[in-house]
Amino acid sequence: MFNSMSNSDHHLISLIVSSTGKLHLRQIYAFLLRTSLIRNSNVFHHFLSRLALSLVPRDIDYSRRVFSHRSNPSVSHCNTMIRAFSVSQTPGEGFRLFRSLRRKSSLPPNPLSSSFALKCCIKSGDLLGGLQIHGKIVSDGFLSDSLLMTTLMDLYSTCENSTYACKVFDEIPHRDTVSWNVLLSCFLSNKRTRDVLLLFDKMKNEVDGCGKPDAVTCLLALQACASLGALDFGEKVHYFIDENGLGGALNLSNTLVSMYSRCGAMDKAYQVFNRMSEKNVVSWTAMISGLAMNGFGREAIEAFNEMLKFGISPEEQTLTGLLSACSHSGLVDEGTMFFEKMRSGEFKIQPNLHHYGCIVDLLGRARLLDKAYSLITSMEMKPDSTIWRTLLGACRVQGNVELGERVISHLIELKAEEAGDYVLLLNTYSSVGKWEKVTELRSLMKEKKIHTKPGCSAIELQGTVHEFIVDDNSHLRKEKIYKMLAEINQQLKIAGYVADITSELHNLDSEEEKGHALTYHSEKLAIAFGILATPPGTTIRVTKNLRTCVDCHNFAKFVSDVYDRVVIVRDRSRFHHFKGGSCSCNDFW
DNA sequence: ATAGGGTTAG
Repeated sequence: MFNSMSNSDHHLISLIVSSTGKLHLRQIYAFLLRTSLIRNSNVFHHFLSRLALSLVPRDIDYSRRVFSHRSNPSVSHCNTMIRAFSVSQTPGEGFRLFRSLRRKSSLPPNPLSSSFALKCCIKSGDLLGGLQIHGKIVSDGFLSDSLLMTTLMDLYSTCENSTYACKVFDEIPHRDTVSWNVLLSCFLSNKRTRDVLLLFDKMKNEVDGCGKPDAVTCLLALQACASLGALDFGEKVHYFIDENGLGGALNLSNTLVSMYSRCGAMDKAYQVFNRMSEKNVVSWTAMISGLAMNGFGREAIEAFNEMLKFGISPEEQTLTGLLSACSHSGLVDEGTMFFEKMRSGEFKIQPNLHHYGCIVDLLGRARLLDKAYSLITSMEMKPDSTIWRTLLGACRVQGNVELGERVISHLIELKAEEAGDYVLLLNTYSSVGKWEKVTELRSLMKEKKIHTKPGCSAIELQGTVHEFIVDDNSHLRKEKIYKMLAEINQQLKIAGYVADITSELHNLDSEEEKGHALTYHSEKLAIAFGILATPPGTTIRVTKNLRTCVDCHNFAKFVSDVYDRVVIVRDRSRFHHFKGGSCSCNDFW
């Protein structure tokens, strides 16, 4: 038998596959219509694939029209169209197309169309649509399709339902490295970072037939380390990468640079960075942002200039890193200059909200609060809650009650006010002694049932991350820790430290209940644990979820002097390197 | 018949 496809089909298809640009494809389409070759299903398939999936820029409207002209689309035609929607700006349409084709029975059950439809729901964050597809998967009998199940996990992960994702994972018949990786990715994006590390260990030890960690696994584990500030574990992953020959990939090296900087280990970050044979914008951005975060503003600017010398153009994130370097290090003139260069189009990138945020922060630290306020009101885009919150933080540091009140009204107007914002205002009041305002705001918060997020600090010892919350009682060695803390307080008092527990009120509920009983912020507990559990002279690294308060900041300064330890605290946005009684930052004065 | 699926850097 001859192959049913003729020679001319071959030519036509190769012409379609190699076609470039929209005009070219339109000409081909006209030709196909004129010659009735469009009726050839195979030819149509190739045409639609080219048009809907590989044309740049994509033209989803044209694809949709071409598709709807076909009276009897085959499974592959439908799948191509649904897939095209899944990577378009209107993924919801892909799901609706899938549903209507299935309802009209013009699309027989097949795992691929379900997979593409799921992708559509993932992209549009449509949990309800995804649940409908899940139902179809069950009734179609595709539950044993591992690839489809993996996509389903990703749906639940994106829709912030890690419990469902786990359930699906448990029922996958043959779990391979990718299924495990999706689970890791799920935990990473759903605030279950510690579970990522547990899973990594499990995979490394090949417990109950899980896949062996690959480059993606390491990438995810490194991100988890970065987020937790788990340096020891990060080094372990680094070692694993080298040992298994997974290194060399640009994305892995870039993630390593980022992980080391986000763990406050700039020497290690430099080491990886310098040894990279190839560097792209992402590498430079990671380095610049890392330097910024650690308070090395000058070095960040140097790195930026060097990057330009290599002929690499900055991206939005690069400039965010650069500007935040200037703000964190108080380089007002430099920051302003780079910002002006941006606005004049020198980098071909227009300022976005992040960039404005950095400048607001910069002006705030330079005590130019009014200038910061007028910059926000003059922006071409609508200010978001983060930018107002930045200004509110500056108001708190400088005790500017009047502006603080104005800022919070903006936040309320945006319906974006959070417990932390009220705490900032509260602390602004208390820092200037407006006690009646404090009482007033407190009862308002009680009325509105605003509950503050508890501060949480983590410290890593030999690969294990220990977490503490305010007044934590859960740790195995709590008695020893509290005893240690009492002793530290005594030592610090001798050195001149005065505890200031009234000006910063992170946990209002417990504060009210206990009156003036001793309350311990989580970072103090973590630092005390660090002193207790590590030999003298060891650097203490603490990671905190909120901003460090004035009192804890002061506490850490004294500890670094009295106990002769380097204390590195990573808070919400940056690092504080304490050494010999002082801190690298200029946040508090 | 055609060819088509899962995770992943700053």
